[in-house]
Amino acid sequence: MQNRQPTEKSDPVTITLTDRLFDTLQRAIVEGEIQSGSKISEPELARQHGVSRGSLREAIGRLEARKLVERKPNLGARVVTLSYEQLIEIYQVREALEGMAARLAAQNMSDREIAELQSLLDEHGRQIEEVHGEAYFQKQGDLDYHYRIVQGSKNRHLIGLLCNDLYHLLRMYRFQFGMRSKRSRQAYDEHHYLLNAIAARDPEMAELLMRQHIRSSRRNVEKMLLEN
Amino acid sequence: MQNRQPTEKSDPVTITLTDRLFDTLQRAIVEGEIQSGSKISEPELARQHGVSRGSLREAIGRLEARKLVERKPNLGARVVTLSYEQLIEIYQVREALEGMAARLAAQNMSDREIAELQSLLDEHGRQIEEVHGEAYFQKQGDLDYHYRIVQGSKNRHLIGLLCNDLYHLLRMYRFQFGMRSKRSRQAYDEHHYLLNAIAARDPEMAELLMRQHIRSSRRNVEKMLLEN
DNA sequence: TGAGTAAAATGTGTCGACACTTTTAAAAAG
DNA sequence: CTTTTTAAAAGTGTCGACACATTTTACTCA
Repeated sequence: MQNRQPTEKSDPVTITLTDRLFDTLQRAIVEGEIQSGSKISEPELARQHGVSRGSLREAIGRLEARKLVERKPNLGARVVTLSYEQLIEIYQVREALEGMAARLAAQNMSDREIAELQSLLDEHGRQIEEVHGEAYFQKQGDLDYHYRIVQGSKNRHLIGLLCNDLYHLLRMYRFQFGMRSKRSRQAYDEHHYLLNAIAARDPEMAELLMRQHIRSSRRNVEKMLLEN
Repeated sequence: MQNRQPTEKSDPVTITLTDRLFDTLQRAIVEGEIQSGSKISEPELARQHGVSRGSLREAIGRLEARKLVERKPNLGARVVTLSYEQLIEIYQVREALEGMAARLAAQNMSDREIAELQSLLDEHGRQIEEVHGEAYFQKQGDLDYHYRIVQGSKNRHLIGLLCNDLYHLLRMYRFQFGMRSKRSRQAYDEHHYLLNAIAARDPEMAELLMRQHIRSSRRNVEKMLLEN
């Protein structure tokens, strides 16, 4: 008897046409390929991707749920318009949700997960040394780190909200506002303090540090955008 | 020249078939008319409501976005199954988000809104006197109160998450778990303290009080469900 | 020439039909 | 009678078509 799927009951992971389309469009929107604020023509997009309008419509519906497009009856869908105000709002929501995530992570992350995150962080540290605090870290590393903390909360609602809804919107801003941070060294340190609090199983402190971390991240963004 | 619509640019508020269907189904699910955990047959539901499957499908998609139904490819949609664990998770998310909402409300609510909320609260107080702390308050009054605070945050993301996504799921639990609170007097008092903090424009205190309020509300639910 | 109107073109909302998948029921094998 | 195989039924995913709404274009009249 050979090795098959892991012991889990493997539901046949069917990927529907709408699924693929949704992923494609989401990526295109996040990366600015489809311009922010632009109108979406159903017939045209459907033709471009070789699918029927029905399938496209469902995909657009999901994008709407993630607040990447806005839709008005009979007028059609537009890609959301990015704004400074909205970005601040997102940071406020993140502060609340990720603060709670950190609190719960301090209670619920397994020792193994904490150890893995520790190595990930060490890896980041090395990269910062190398490139002297350059871009890569903030761009992907930061997201990875936050992603793991959120997962560590084990709260599926929280995870869904942050990793499905907000995550992509935030990525969209990072892409299109060119938000490379000049404080990766400081962010790295903050990540360390936070992880220590989690490892010490101190929920109160973990939440506090996460909120501070996101707040300074927000201030950094504010400064950066005002220069512009 | 006669009075017309208020000065706002009145986009023709067209209500699409899918919209109506969505509202109907949402109500039915929240109130338990369509049983929690039950499978949804598209052809049957479509026939019952006299619409095509396409429209129904879009409505189901929106319900899925609000986490009122779960969908698996080729297997169809089911109404979510309510669970104790999930309810706790929702309270944790609420604590984070509404805490932030209260903080922002202390900064952003207008004096007028605060005054109105004050009268609403007085009204509640009278009702509690009358019926000696009976059901009505917790059921609708509590929701109204929280709703206004959230609106007062002026953060559209926060408002969307709480008033669109979470609100109905929470109502579903209240309906189906028969969650009438025996602590309406205490809740009323807590509402008062919180409003005072908001009126004093003290964000820190407002957040603290809101979080405490939701936490005790959660503890109350825990107790109630363990008795059962 | 320009404001207003009519008509064409485009776009969205809704529907019914068909292909393929899953579930149920019936038949066959042990 | 239980288990396996096969066939029917029901259900979901996807499509193309049509009705109505909105936008654009062409035309009329001042």
